[in-house]
Amino acid sequence: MGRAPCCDKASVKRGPWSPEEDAKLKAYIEEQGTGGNWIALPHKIGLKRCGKSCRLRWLNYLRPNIKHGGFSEDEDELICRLYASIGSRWSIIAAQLPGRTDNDIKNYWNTRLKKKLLGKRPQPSRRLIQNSEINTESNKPAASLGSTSSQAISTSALERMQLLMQLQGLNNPFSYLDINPLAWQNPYTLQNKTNYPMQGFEHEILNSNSTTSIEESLDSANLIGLQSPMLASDGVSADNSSSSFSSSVAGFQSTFCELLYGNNSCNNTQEGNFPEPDNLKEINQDDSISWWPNGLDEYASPFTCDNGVNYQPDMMLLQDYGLSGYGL
DNA sequence: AACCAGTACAACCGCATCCTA
DNA sequence: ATAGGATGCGGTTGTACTGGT
Repeated sequence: MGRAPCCDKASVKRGPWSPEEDAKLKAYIEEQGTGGNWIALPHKIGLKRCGKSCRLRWLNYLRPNIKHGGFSEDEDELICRLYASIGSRWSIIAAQLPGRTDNDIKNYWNTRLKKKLLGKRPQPSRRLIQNSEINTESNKPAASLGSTSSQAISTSALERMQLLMQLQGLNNPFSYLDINPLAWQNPYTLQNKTNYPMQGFEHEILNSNSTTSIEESLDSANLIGLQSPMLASDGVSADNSSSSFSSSVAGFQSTFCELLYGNNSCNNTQEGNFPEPDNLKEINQDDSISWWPNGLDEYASPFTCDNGVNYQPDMMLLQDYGLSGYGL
């Protein structure tokens, strides 16, 4: 039992608006206003359109001062930062960009800006198995990956993480692994709280040419609470033996977990270990991550990084964390 | 010229929330 | 307090357009 439709779909016109329809709607609203009732409006004008369709047409195309296309670099950056901060809250993002509509920004993001900023994604064959494919008994569509799991990693969250790293000046957060794979240490084998998935990340930040710190970047993205415990007040080092350091790491870990999973369930696990999301257990094992520049196999044995540090293969493999191939 | 694949964008759909009687 | 209608929102779809072969 769904709710009753807002209009009779058999009797309303659908599809692209004609210039005549546009003119009717525009003239009426400019003269009379919407009257506070979109449902009744098409009947008053004599349009065979659904009220929702009229509202959308007015808001997105007919109302004054609407800008289309031609997004500036400043707008790109603002959209990027806002998306990193709040995700796909298009109406809020649109409110910060005068003349732009949520629909316009959403389309722009999905078709162009995302590719421009985050790069091209791999083919669907490399993606994680969707819920609808895992649970073939219930034919329920998967509204989003892991929609039935409280530990779902959302596409938005990972894109936001990636954007944050982009904002920090790293062209590709995953190429960062070429430099320091400890950045993504296996969360399931963490033995103490001074190890956490972002370990090493800040080392890279500190050694990058970026003029802004990760703190500034996170702050600008309004990720309150995602404060790096690796940075002391001098911005260079931290006393990782102190209890305050441990608690700040735990807090950081929790917030990071929340960003990834949409909740802070990591708090409920022992020693700050990260739980494995149910939806990430099903991965097409035959489809290795060959799209990765060098693959990850080379990280399965101990190796020495450019900075001279020896790393053990305790690092998490990306597919464990659902990051392989952006696996979402 | 015809076909095809990829892209961009307008519009639709369904759900969540708000509002009001 | 609550039920039902209106509205807002984000995800998705349909289609026109474009460029390559």
